[in-house]
Amino acid sequence: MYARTFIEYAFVGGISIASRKEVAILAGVSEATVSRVLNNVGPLKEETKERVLAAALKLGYTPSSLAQSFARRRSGNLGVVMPYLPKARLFSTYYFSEILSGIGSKAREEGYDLLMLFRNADEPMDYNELFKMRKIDACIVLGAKEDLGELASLRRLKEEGHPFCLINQHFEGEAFHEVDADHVEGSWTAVRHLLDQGFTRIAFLNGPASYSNSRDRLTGYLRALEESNLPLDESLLFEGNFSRKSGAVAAKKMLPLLNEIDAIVAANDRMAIGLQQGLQELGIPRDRIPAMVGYDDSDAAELTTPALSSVRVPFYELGEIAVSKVLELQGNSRSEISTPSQVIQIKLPTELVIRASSKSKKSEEE
Amino acid sequence: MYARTFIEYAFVGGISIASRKEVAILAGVSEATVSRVLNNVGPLKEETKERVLAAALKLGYTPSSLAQSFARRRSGNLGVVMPYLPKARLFSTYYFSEILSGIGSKAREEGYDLLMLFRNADEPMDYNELFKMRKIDACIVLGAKEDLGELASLRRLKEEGHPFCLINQHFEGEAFHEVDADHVEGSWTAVRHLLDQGFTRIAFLNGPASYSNSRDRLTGYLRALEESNLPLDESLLFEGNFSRKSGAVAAKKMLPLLNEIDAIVAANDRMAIGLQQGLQELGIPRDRIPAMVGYDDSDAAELTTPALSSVRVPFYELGEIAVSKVLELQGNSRSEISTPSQVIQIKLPTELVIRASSKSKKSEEE
DNA sequence: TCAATAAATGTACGCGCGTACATTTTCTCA
DNA sequence: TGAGAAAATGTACGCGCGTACATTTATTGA
Repeated sequence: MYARTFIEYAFVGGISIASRKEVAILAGVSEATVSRVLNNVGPLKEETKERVLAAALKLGYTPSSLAQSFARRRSGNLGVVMPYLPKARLFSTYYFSEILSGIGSKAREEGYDLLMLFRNADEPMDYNELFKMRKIDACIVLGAKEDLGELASLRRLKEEGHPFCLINQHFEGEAFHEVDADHVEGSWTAVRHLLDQGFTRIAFLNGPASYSNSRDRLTGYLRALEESNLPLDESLLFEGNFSRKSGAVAAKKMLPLLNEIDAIVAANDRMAIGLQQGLQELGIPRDRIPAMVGYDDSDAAELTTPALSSVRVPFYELGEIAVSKVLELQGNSRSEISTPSQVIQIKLPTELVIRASSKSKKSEEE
Repeated sequence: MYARTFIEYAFVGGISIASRKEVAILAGVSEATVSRVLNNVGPLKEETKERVLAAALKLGYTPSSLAQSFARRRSGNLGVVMPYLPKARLFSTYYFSEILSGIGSKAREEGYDLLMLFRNADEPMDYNELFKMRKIDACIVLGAKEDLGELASLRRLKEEGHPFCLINQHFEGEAFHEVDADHVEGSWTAVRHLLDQGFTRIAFLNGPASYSNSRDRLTGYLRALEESNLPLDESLLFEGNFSRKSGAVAAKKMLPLLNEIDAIVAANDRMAIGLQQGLQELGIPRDRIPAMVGYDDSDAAELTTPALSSVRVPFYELGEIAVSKVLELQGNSRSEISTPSQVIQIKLPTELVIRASSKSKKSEEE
């Protein structure tokens, strides 16, 4: 015997929860009408509306998201894939917390909830499963890199037509939706700034080449040199993994070349700071430490001595835009005439923030 | 006419999705058996199991989480409430990202998904609604503070018997489940350390008193002084809001008292750094800047010059433990004999990390 | 060998909502 | 005033799973 006798209550945590049925009875209408009122669907008599709303209020009725999602076949969740960072923080937390804030802000605005998904570094994540399970309606991928498993996962996602968007990563030759900052420009501006100060031997501490933004930065670096007719000196190119430690390691490598280097551009602030500290610890006097420009304009840039010039990246906005776009895709895909909407590839401008670390010695003395 | 003719497919993103029915047909069993196999319920013939699994694999069948949640009446989501930080970051992001990592790690281990919930600073959040809507099965609250609306919300949550747990906030007289670090001890240790170095005029830059951890830190500070028979000098007590800026503001306030102060304890690293920088900018020579101990042992502590001594807080572990505990509550509440399980109030130990900033001048010269 | 029992599977229905379609009520305008 | 149209509401069913209960099949033990 499954049928409820009359009005029976569902219990959660010891407290009764009213359901649509009870509201309908109290308001003296059908359940469908209750639904209509709450979803504001179809023509409704004003008086009915009020009666239903009053009944709902009185009973403390709130529709179950679970049931709604099920009936609508949409979870209402926006997935956010993050690299799983149990202890090691390869990325600056600044980076993620800013992007997340942007994502959270826009998602809430659009009525979506944020489901956090942590990707293990080793095993690539099966994004498709998440859609098949209906856990998420759309998804934003952070910190992706050019990895075979990753790429395969994303390709399948695209094949199956699931709406997703990458932030800060471009896959060459793959028409993925991507939102990024213009790192070619950002890097170019940083180098340009140093050149303008009279520096010509500019070293470059880049991130891993598996990230497209690293490659973009290199492009910007090369372009700026080229425009000034400066030759590329490959011995001035270094690579770290975005950690402060890797900056310190780079410092050691640079040591023998320090005479040849009068300025350095780093691919993020943490490495730049590692570099600063590393050189200091190696006994380089402060006035011999090359001019420096970091990248991200994180909090940390203002914490060091000297304060670090840095390329500001609009992380918050990246997050916001990614959400907008991916939810647009979501909406479109529901319409029958799903035009194979063109690929979204957005590049936001960066901005150089100049602080003490990149001043030429001359201007410093003034 | 709603009935499906025979096997029709559900479509998502243009790709067909197999359902339990098709698996059942292919395996030649009933739908119930498919469910049993997948959930490993009841006695099952090994051969049947294999047949079903093979069929599921062949069809690429994945149960819909949506339907599962609905049938089970549990979302499988763990809510994480965070203060909504659109642009302003009152808390160090370090704090949150560490806790979140811990929460994420444990939640995944327990098979729960993380649903992020942002609380507006102004309007208190109606946590109950989230449970009523069945969006979350349990919830962890970060960055709560002693605010009337907040307290009321939490009280209702408790009344209605929803499992939740606070991290880093204690409500006096309310039997909430709480996981925290021992800030009395942490603060005590910091002061003790400074006293041991021979400092006796120790200023204290605390956080807002609306956070219980601020009050705990004050207790630790007072206790340490008392134990050394040092009188409390109220003019040495300052308050900031955890931001670097507020540290700089405190620097200004301390300026006239600088002769009376030979060491400072701050309630977090950001304020300590603001203080360091503020004093420097006010023209205080480095060797006149008081010894300093920060709190949190964030990344930033290693970035400053001199490096900042700091009280390490096991944020990651706080997150992990909170999840364990809150999910235990969850489990218990389902059993009929829900013993009014005692209130969980855990305090994890802190650890002082000593760096250059707290060395006495004497030991510095060595 | 045959009941008594246990194992294995099938049948049937609810979870709480959205919504297509059917029905009733109200309005419009000749 | 009455028919036709529009508005308002009701009826009925599915969404895809979990699971209580019923039924069938295999095992056991005297």
